[in-house]
Amino acid sequence: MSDAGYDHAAVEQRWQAAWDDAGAYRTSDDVDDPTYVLGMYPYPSGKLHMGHVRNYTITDAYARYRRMQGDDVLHPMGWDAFGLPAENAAKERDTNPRDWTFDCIDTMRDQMRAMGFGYDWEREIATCTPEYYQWNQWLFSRFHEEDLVERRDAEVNWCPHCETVLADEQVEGEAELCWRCDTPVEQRELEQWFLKITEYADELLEDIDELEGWPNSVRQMQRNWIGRQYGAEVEFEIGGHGSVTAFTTRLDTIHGATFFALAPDHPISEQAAEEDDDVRHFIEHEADPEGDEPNGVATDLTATNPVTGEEIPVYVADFVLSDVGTGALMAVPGHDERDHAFAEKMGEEIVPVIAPEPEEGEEPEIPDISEEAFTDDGVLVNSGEYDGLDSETARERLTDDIESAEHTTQYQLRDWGISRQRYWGTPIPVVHCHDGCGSVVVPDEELPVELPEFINTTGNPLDAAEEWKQTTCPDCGGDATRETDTMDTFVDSSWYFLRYVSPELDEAPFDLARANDWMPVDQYVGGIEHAVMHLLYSRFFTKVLADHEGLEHREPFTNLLAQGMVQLEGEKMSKSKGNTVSPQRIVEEYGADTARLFMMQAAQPERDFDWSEEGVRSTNAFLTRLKEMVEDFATEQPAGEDDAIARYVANEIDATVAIAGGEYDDLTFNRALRETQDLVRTLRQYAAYTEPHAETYERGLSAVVRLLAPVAPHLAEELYAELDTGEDGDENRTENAFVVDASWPTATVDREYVTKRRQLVENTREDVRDIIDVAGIEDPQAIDVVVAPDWKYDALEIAIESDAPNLIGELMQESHIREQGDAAADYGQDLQAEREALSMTLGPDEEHEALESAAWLLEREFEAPVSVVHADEVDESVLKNAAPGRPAIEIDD
RNA sequence: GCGAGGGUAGCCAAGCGGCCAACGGCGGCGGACUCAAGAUCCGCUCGUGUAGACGUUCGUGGGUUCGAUUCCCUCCCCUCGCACCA
Repeated sequence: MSDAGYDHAAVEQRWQAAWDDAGAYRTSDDVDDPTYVLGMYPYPSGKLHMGHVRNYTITDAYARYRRMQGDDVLHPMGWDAFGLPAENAAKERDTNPRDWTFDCIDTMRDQMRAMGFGYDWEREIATCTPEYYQWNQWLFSRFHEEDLVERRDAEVNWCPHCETVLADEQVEGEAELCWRCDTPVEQRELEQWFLKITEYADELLEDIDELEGWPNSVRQMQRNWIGRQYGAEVEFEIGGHGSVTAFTTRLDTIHGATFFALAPDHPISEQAAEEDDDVRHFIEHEADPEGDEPNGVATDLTATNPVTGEEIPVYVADFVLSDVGTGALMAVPGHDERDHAFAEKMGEEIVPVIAPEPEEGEEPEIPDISEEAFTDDGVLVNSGEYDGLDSETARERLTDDIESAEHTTQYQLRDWGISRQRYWGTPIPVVHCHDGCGSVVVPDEELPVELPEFINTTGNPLDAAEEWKQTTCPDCGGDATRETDTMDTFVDSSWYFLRYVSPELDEAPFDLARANDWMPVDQYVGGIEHAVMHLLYSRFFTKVLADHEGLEHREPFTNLLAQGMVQLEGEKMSKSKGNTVSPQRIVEEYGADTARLFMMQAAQPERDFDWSEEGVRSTNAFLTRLKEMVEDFATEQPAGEDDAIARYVANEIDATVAIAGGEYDDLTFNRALRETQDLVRTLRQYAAYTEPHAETYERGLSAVVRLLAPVAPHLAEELYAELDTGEDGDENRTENAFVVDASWPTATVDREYVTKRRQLVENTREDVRDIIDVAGIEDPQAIDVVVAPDWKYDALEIAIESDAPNLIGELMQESHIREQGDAAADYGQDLQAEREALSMTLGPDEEHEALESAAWLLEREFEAPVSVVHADEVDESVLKNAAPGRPAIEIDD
């Protein structure tokens, strides 16, 4: 057996060319409702990395599996082609983003073809083409019509290095670093375009419950991100400044509000700063919202508690954040940890107003809040007429009773600022009229607003494109200036999955009727890093399109798989660490099939796993051996009998097929492939032990080839062509057909039967080994395996079904069991002892058959003849140890 | 702190009420094949045991159950996400 591998390059090129010629992966527009399998489209960086390979091998394998199951499949690919790196690269190389991007796309497309991914390239899209991005602009107009677009001044995250605005989600960590370049982010005030995703906050949140095909972690991350909280707004009068609204989730604690606190940038704080040097000093120099320590300064203002009428001091404090709630809060140090810490620091009063829920009939016991706040709900104390109410009732009552109080809901989700001060993105289709029409959306017939030629400049190239900028107002015809902001690339990716449905359409972003038929995406696969942004924005777009454009789906992705990382020695592969493994090198050295098979078999798709050169080599060796087996078979058909061994192998084929199919359904390729590899081993053992029965052996090889085809498609085609007889389970086969189009192998047995059968064989083999070992038998001469008598199976069945207290009595009602005398009583006692644990085994004939067909394994191992016999062929003394699921074993030494 | 997911034999990792001393892989040990090595194949890999047994194990400590690695609670630890969120 050689380990030199096979000529993977020849095999792979041959079949890639054949698939191309045949248009094997085209999905016709006519199909009704294809299974839509999608991997998150990549940013065309120019190089496929292992993460891509894993991601797209998962979708490819699943798409191929579904197809072999008889589904029509939609499996497209495209390019998230706008974005900052193209601009940076263009500057470095003195080219322009467009050329650079298309070069990268060409390279990556070639690499994908080399991997053998079965995409319908006729549906390829690139978001940086006007044919695509005009629909971003068109959608912007639709959103605008529906009042889902807003332009407003906003404090934005500004990366001085990238010279661009970043979304909150693009700012990372405590240190607030840019997600791309790790530069500390600054704040700037700019006029920005926003999409009002907050209008959909409730639906986006509530529909998460329905997304049962999504991982919990992603669902939870989205819930947190939306961050809905029910509470109340309540007004406090501040002397000289009128009323100020505070948001609280704990209106029940209002009697314990002993001071009031404002964010440093709250309007009243700013007014106070003008009159009060201490406050100004605090705001300008001391406030540190990032710090752990709560800092604050007393003002000479007081606020009136609307329920007690008490005057309480007002602080400006840096732990109060202007973008949380209303930027003003009533502080209840007795029942809020942060307020407690601040009160202690400032020497403010701490009053308990909530006591833990007392036992039935007992009085509430006021908690000790001197050291620590009591933050649970409970019953009210020190709260006048509200004493004794539970927290929840009190919140309702107080909201009703306090004139200024009302229920409100707070969200952490903010509107989506889509403006970017960059060149390489979709121009926001707006012109600013100089004659008073304001900001006017460009009419549909003038779309697309195309990007001008790239200008290499430090700021925004669109700002420097003077000629492009000058235009006329669509409303009044007067002079106007184009908007120079471009869209966040997450706009592009929020609907690209719809474009694949009709990528050439030039009247609309997507063909509505077809999208209604084909959507949603059945299986979406991508990295966990998109858990919030991309996936939330896509859901938002889908809902807007459902509300206003007739899309009949409110969620874009039915099943989501967040694939794990490919690591090297437990560490994430990254360029900066220099521990990457190049897919290209692996493909050259071992071939695409080896790379794909190794990855899919190494771990469950959602788990991280370590790349291992050793593993790759052994995967390659496996494929090489398989190829040799098939070639040997094709060269000279064996002429063995259809004997017990052949039956064992046939059963193993069924077992493998039954198990692997289920695993493919669950996308647990690793298990499906393990079973498949085991079957190959069984076939090898079979061929090594005896002359195989040709039909059985071929059926096994054919099953293996087809089970492997989704993951190692090139070699599978090669071997499928080699096995070109019309074999079992694949009646649809025609001459020269692709394995891509082959039907998935079928098994006539179910998993449960398979498992029982395997268990019986395995247990029996182990028992024989145990006996030989423990008894110290050097050289066994003969092994008898005796299946239990039929009556024991009957007794077992009765025992399982019976709920009579006296099992023995029940059994003895059966005459054929009673006749067994002491043996029946003994076995009855065994059954009684294990009564609750009993389960049905195979029947006596099935057991006999299973053992007889597995006998060769024992003969091979112990080099002794094995006979499997029925109970009636042996002496009674032997039968004592025989039970259903456990034959008696007699070894002669 | 809150939320999600985890902690299983030397390592990785399945199982998620009885068939579990616990699948599989790696590593290690022994054997077959070979002049040899590699590859491949066959076993072993918690302890004791001269016939398939017994004993102790699945983060900790409790509980439920005839029976728990599997269910419930306490605590400890890890990973991820969110977080001075009112």
